[in-house]
Amino acid sequence: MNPDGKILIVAGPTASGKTDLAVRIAERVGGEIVNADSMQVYRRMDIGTAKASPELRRKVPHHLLDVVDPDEPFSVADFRREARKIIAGIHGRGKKVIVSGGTGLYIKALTRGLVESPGSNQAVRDELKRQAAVKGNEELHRSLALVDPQTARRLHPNDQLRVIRALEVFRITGRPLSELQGEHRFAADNYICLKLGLAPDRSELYANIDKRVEWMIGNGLVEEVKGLLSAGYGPMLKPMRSLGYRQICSFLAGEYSLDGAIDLIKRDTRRYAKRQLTWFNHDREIKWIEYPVNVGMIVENVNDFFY
RNA sequence: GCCCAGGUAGCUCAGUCGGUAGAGCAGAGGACUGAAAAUCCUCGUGUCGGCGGUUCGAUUCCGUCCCUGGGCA
Repeated sequence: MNPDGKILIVAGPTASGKTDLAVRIAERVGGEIVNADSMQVYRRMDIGTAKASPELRRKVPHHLLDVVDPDEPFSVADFRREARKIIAGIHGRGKKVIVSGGTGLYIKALTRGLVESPGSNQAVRDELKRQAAVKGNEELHRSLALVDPQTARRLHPNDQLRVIRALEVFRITGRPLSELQGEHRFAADNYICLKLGLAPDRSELYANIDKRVEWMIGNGLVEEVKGLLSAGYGPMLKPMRSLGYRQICSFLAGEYSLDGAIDLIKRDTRRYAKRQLTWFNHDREIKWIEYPVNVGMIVENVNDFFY
């Protein structure tokens, strides 16, 4: 019924200490770490994504870091496929699997599956986007309501991204997204999971975020972004629109001061952490770790789980 | 010490010709199936500096005290 084996998942908002905890557990239980963070898959983006340091990576094998260039497409479907392969490999070596990351959708897709639907089609998206620009979000939303009223009801007209995705699916398959999703319902059950959640006090978490942003600036985030730009990775690329990179690009374009950019990164990262908490708080399977963190006790529980 | 200008939400400020107040930002909550660090939705936050006075009623008018900034000594 769970043919794919056991995995430990360490979830939590950014700057909650996932990476550190995952490594400490991995060292003690003989594990390897699989990244479930949507931005850490990109090469050359190390500082701003707070990737595990080379030292940590030497101590414990890490997977799904640095697998694509910033201008290559990478989606939740790619993540699921690659992660499943890697997990099978780790199991084959007789090692324990520790999935660590903050991208809720990636974790969900890994364990519960992904609806059978076509991959992204840039031409279709571009055309729909053009329509939205000409006719407006409301009109696009109305055209979705014609073919997939259920999804249209669920989506706000301003959520252009999802409206376009739903239209894209219909255009390619001729079936409404809601129908496909109705068949899927995240009903897969691929692994036996132990899900641990890390959630420091809000004020402590926010202080950690501020500290980490300062650390990134002090350790060359601006240089990292300059390097990416001069290597030809433009500010409109998906990963360049992400936290930290987006704001530094704007700073380099002269849109605001460095201090202004830093304050924005801190604020936007706090908001992101809040969204992550909203996501993870609704996952009833997560066992929340008590503070102060008692690694010894956690390792005991993890060993029991893998036994 | 004297003369100005201020003291209203966590911050910056608006406002009430006397009927206990509202913007922006910060913040909080939510949604989420191939862009998810993205994208989108919703929402407050108050001894109106203290104490008196006038008034049916004062954050608003008057007095006084305290605090902050600027000027003069």
